[in-house]
Amino acid sequence: MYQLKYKIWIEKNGKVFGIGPLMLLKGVSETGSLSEAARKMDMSYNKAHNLIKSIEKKLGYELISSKSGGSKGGSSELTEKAEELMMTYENFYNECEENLRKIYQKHFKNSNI
Amino acid sequence: MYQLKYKIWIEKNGKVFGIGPLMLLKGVSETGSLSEAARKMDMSYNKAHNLIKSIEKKLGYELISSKSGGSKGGSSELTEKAEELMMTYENFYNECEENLRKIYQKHFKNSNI
DNA sequence: ATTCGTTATACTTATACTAGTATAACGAAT
DNA sequence: ATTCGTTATACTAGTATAAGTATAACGAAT
Repeated sequence: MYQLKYKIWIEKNGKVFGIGPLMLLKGVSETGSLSEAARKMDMSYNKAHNLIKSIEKKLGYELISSKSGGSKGGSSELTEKAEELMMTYENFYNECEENLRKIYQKHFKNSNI
Repeated sequence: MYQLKYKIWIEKNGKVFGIGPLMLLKGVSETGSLSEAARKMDMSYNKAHNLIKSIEKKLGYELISSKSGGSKGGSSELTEKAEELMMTYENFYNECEENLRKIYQKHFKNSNI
């Protein structure tokens, strides 16, 4: 049988936010560390860092405020704007998922094409 | 402001059908020629041909029946199954588009994040 | 001053995908 | 038999993206 697949993201000066960045930011929120957030989702630190920086550039504001050094090496936390964006996108994305699944069922459920 | 972007496709032994193949098959239907259909959408013939062949392989049935030679060089036309698949996917895709647009509006309309 | 894990950045290498080139078979029309 | 535009297939080159490597700065804690 078939399998539904999709990608949904928003653009602003190019691709700017999607489910990947959302997950990464969630990890930062939970761990307080960009490095650990990246590790948790099996992403290299440099990739995570470049991702965040490129998004911040396109958005025109910062998503995380980081400090390096200190006993724990450093830390990162989300900005208020990041939290707003995450919430908006997550609600949007969840609703999209739900609807796409329904529509897919409707059209492909009993199809043996 | 943001811009919504998405890709929706179905898989079966890997990516198998999406808006691109649909457009190409529509072109074949209209022109009676895979070559002309490809040209119309600025796609090279070999790419179009490989695309159709790889999809047919994954699906396990043929999408176009082609003959080469003859005064017009050759021709291609859609199989019945191709037309069924196209119709199913197109209806599905249109409904997805409509819904995604609405959901996007709902969440991002008055957002200045 | 040394240690530590993080942040930060630059640079190189792989990989996947896209696009392009080349060549042959086909067969009705002339 | 030659022509023509198509179908058909193989092979090469390019390009964009991802992944990997390397190195430095940071600064509280010891």
